[in-house]
Amino acid sequence: MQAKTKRQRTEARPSRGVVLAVPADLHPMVATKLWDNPCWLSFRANYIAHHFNQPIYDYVLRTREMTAPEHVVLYAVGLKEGITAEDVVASSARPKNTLSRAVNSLIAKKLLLRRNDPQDGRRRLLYLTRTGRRTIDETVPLFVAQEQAMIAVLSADEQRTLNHLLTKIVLNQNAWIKRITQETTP
Amino acid sequence: MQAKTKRQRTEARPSRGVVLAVPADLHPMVATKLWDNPCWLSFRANYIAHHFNQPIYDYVLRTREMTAPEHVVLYAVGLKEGITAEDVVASSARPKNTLSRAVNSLIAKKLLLRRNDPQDGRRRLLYLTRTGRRTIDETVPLFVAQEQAMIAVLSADEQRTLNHLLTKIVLNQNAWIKRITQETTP
DNA sequence: TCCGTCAAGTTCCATTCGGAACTAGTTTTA
DNA sequence: TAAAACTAGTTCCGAATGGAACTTGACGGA
Repeated sequence: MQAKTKRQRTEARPSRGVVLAVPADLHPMVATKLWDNPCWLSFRANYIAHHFNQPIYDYVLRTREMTAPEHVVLYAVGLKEGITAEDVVASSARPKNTLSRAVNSLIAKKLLLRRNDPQDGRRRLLYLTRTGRRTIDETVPLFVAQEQAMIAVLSADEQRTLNHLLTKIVLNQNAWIKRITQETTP
Repeated sequence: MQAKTKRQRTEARPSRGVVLAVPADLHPMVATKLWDNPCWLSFRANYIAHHFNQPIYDYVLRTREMTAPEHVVLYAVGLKEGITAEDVVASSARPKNTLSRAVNSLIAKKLLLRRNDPQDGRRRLLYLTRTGRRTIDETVPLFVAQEQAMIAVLSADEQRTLNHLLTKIVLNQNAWIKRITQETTP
């Protein structure tokens, strides 16, 4: 863990001259990606997402023997029963074959069960078993605690603001989804 | 793409009664993860990160024949030459063997070159070749454009605020890194 | 009512991934 | 100053991954 020179840094775009206290052990490359990086948002989003996900994936693998895609599916069904695998695809970062396998594995482990949709023969609706519900009830509080620890540095008001701004970006999806790929077709 | 009921939604935690315009084609499961999800931050961070990364990984694979880990390494060296593979590990979401392979592959493709660190025989310092620099110069503007498109819905002031709040979370890392895993040892 | 198109989900299979163990070099300490 | 502990980077290899093709079902139009 090299430290080239210890320095007090301010944000690249300090708003109204706000200065942040920078921990002495901040890794220099993290500092570079924070302040000498034209993609400031994507680094922060990736970094926060990763440091939220990684301990959770480790935990569910270690204590529940669930892979990351299985966790993604179970968590989603825990939020809303009766969804389909396609709903998980649309709201997560994994391809549909990976999630298809995860669904089948969770059914084999008796955490999930699947019913045909009478309205549409292609769809299979997903529900928690009793064990699945128990797993959700036991683990979700840990995930929430992890997130709360991450945002504890923000005041309640700052948390509301952050939520609001991120929500605006997500809702603006139509403006940016697959933007780069479009410039391909000549 | 089902739409159970078309509804005007507000944020779960509306600050000062702010109401957001919700696109009619918002996927219901995304709505659930936004507003009926105790981990509101992690969903937003993951979602934004994914929709930033995915088109970029597709693009560099298609047009530059670079894998995602290779892109991660090249981008990092583009930000700061003379870093080590370990610096990329510390500031990214990938394990060190994956990044080791990516480094070697980029060297084989003559986008990167590597020198021994005279100060420390374990370290190998990474630099861009002329071709590597050209690749950076040609691609980074596209990444920036993708990010700008994502945040275009925010005013300059809102962007500064968002940057500031996310930075605070990243700098607070010592409070939360690997938090869940700790409760293992009994 | 048949056809073309599209959507949900599964299967195939080559490739990549990543945990664990290892090598080599550095720092600590006793 | 030798051993122990640590760090950067690589290699091994079983397992997970994900692109592409495929199956089954829904649906719009002529």
